[in-house]
Amino acid sequence: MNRLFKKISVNQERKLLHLLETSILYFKKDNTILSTAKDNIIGIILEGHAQIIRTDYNGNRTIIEELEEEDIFGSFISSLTSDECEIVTKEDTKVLIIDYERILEDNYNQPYYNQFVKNLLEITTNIIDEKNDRIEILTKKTIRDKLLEYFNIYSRKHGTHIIYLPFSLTDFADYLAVDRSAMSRELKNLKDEGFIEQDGRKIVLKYRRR
Amino acid sequence: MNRLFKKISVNQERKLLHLLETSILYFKKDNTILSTAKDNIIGIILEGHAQIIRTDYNGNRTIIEELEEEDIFGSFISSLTSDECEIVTKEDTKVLIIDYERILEDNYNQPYYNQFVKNLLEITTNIIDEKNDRIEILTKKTIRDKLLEYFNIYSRKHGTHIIYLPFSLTDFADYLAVDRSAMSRELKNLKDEGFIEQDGRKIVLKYRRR
DNA sequence: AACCATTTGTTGCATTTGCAACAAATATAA
DNA sequence: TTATATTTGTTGCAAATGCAACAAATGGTT
Repeated sequence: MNRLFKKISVNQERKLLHLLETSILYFKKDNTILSTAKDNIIGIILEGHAQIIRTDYNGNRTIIEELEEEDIFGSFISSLTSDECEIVTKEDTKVLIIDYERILEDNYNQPYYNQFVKNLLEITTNIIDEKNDRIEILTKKTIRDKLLEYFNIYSRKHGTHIIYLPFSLTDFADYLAVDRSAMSRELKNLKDEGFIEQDGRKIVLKYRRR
Repeated sequence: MNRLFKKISVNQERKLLHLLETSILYFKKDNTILSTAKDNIIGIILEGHAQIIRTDYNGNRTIIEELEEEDIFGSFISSLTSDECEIVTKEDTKVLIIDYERILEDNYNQPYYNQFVKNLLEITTNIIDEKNDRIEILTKKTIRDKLLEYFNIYSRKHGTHIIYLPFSLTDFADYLAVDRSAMSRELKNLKDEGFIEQDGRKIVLKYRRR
């Protein structure tokens, strides 16, 4: 069951969806769910797979995020940037759409509705946590410090010194906002100096975290 | 009235504070309100003035945020970083403390309580917006692009091409996570090339935003 | 298997940036 | 006011980084 509906029964969920006038939309593969998230909505992938993609003014397309089943997206997650953002399906996809304004509108004062708002609150604070982590990393000045900060945060959160990167090295460089080849170079340095071991996406920390 | 208590009457607010078992604390000048925000709390400055300060392992102290009357802080705003963070009063300060766990606990199902949760939700989504902006800026690779992205966002949000920086140039460089002198150099370049005019914290954009 | 697309490692080089240091200007406090 | 602290502008220089280009490796598809 989706985090959005935690502590809400199936029956209540049905009522809730009706109350909030949600809609369920179906998209064929390689279609755009929404472009430039102007509409203030929350979406949930019920079935299928999609990607949030940005196209900058040079025409470079970057995958911002992968959206799998159960994943939640919305204007508050990927900001309405000056660059074009769109959500594109990678297979046939079924999406639940909730109008965000509607959620905040009147006080329906149903227990399940209130629980829903609380769930949403929990999700948003988690998102803030993630954003804070990213900012923490991005504010480091050198690639080395960015890498080490990423490792530290990962290590602290997972309580382990063995890291399995959740994305390709190419995407990792994007996440750190550094040049891929320069990152590759710095990873090599860290290996040569004995701070880490690396095999593909698996990285072992050989030092003690601060 | 604080955003947290929007659409909540004074009477209801009193009940709410009691329901959530909030406490009001008083601090003398130059005291620490809380260090390394492990406790999951939300705080509101009722009177006075404080600063969120980080001390990194080199001993450098940076002001992360200024907290004035009505301002809200909490573990979801400034992440529990590996570096030490503390909140220090700059004058005698009165603070309202709410236990975050308590908010999510049981469903009290009072209208004013539900309104409170919704207010909190609005605040958190706003914070996400701001974090997204910052990330958008930090992911630019050159100082010039960071500056221009900041200008663009500011200009879009305020609907003007005249910018009044909300902090000193020193702090601005911190916000962009770049060296101050290098930023100064780049601002000069932008001036020389006729893209902007600058007088202290006032910056006028001479180009048309994308 | 054979094909194509994507990812990865590597290197040389030009550019950008951080750093250190200092003087001038500005702000703050006594 | 005077003294003290902080901010700002500027510069030279060393170090870090982005960029381009390429081959090897890997992954996915038919």
